Amino acid sequence: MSEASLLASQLWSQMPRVGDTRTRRRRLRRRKVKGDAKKRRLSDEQVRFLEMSFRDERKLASGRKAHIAAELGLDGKQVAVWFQNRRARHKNKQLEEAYLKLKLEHEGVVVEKCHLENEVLRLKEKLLEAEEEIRKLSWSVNGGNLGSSFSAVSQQPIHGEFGTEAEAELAYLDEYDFYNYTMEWTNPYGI
DNA sequence: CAGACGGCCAGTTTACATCA
DNA sequence: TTGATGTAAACTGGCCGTCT
Repeated sequence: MSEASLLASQLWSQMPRVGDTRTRRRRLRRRKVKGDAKKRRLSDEQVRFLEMSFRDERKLASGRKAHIAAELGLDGKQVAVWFQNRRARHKNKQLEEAYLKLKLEHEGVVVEKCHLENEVLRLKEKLLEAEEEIRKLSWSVNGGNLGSSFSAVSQQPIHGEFGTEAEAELAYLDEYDFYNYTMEWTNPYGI
C-alpha cells in the first residue's frame, strides 16, 4: 500500500460516521428492490394524477404521500422521488424562463443604447453646423474677430465624451456590424 | 449532547424510448 | 438492427430539523 493510500485510509477511518448507517440501510434496500423490480415508466394515468397533486401543492406531507401512493398503487418512496424530480424540473424551467426574459430585456437595452448613441452623433453634427453658421455670421459682422472661448464642443474629439474606450467605440456603431455586436452581448457562447 | 431518522436538494447514474 | 441521444426514474451524499 502506498503512503498516499495509507494516509487516505487512515483519514477515512477517522471521519465521522455521519450518514453511514443510512447509506448501509439504503444499500440493503436497493439490493432487495433490485432483485425483483425493473425500472418502469409511470403510466399516463399515474403521471396525470401526480401532476394534479403537484399543482395543488409542491411538497408532500407524509399523509398525502401515503394517500397518493395508495391511490396509484405505487410505493411511497416512488411518489417522494417523483415529487423531488418534478420540483427539480420545475426549477430548471423557471430558471430557463428567467434567463430568456433577461436576455430579451438586455437586447432591448442594447438596441436603445445604439439609438441613443446615433442620436448623440446626429446632434453633434447639427451643433457643428450651427457653430459654423455662427462663425460665418460673426465674420461678416466684425471681420472674423471671435473670442477664443467660443467653441466648447467642436474642439473636443468626438468620441471622448463618454470617457471610456468602450463607449467611444460604441459611437461608431452605425459603421459597425450591429448584428454581430448584439449577438456578442446577448449570446456570448454562440448557443 | 449524541445518534437515529426522515425530508430536501444538487448532482449523478441507470433504464428506457425514440429517431436517423 | 443498431448506435446516439434525450428524458424520466432512481440513487447518492450532504445538510438540516426533530425526536428520543
